[in-house]
Amino acid sequence: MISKACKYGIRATVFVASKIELGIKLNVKEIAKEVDAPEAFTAKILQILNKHRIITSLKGPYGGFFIDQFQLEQPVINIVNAIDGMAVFRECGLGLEQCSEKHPCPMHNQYKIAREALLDAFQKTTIGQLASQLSDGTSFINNMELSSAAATD
Amino acid sequence: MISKACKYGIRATVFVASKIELGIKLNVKEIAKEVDAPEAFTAKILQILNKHRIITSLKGPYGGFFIDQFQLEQPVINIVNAIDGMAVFRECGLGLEQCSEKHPCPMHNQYKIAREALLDAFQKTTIGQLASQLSDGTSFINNMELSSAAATD
DNA sequence: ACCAAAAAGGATAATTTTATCTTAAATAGA
DNA sequence: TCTATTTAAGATAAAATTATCCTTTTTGGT
Ligand code: FES
Ligand code: FES
Repeated sequence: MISKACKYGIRATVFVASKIELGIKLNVKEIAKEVDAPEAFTAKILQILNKHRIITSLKGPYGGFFIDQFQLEQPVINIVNAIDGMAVFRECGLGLEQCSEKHPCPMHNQYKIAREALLDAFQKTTIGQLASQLSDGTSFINNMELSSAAATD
Repeated sequence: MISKACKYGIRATVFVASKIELGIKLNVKEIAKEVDAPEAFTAKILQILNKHRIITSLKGPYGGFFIDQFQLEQPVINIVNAIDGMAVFRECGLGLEQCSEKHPCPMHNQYKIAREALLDAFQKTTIGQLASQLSDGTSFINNMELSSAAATD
């Protein structure tokens, strides 16, 4: 669907975004721990996100990652685009080299609907919206702890 | 989204299904060539499909792969299930270990819609339906040849 | 019984994705 | 200016997926 790297990237971005009010910077270790992702891999992904201006980084002591107000308005698809690119949203569901109305695969009509729903999901949602949900406590960015799992789910 | 193996598998199945009227058996080479897939890899996939009774195989001279009438009625999702399993349709879009209404990730509501659209596409479509389209000439199972590409698309 | 043709099965290789480790660059503060 | 801290960058490793090759089994025809 979308790569693991991209999923880590969205989780990390949303977590960083959820701290905007606090005006603090977060370092790789804190982010990786919170979003349940491998630390070194997360560092690579944060690097990409910074290059694409999804989040902002500052080196040195008291440095770290944070997000600017204007970056909250960006749609989640910008993250997907930065890490995976836009190919998934154009690709043929049966793997033909190119998806085309003129030379459609047998699943074209059905697949297109699902693919567009996915595009929609990422396009219509902003990083800020997701961050709010996280702050609200209405959604989560990490796995349930095993302990509470039995009780909660 | 779904694996390459699975896409080859669907293409191969639909091609085999489209020949049901002819009452012939197709061998790996013919199938792989038609669906633009690597031959040895296709052989592996056809093996799996046969084991799951998606298609039927017969060894020996005059052997090959074919499909039975009852197999035409099967939904395409049976192919996905045979090769990739059903996990994609249950997985969290942001990679949490489990997708849950009680512990949803921030994209849960939006992602669920796309995921269900995909499930729908595979569930509501039968192999026979896709095969008919192919026979009709209204859809295609292989890539456009480069020559005709310029003219057609 | 034997041979040839075809799929099945097992081993291996190549590629891509995921993950880690090490060193370099930047920067705040003493 | 020196040091500690933190990201950036580059090299490497591990795992998963995709792909190939070789041997075995099955089977129809002679
Ligand atoms: S051609 Fe296959 S999805 Fe469009
Ligand atoms: S929890 Fe993420 S999609 Fe359901």
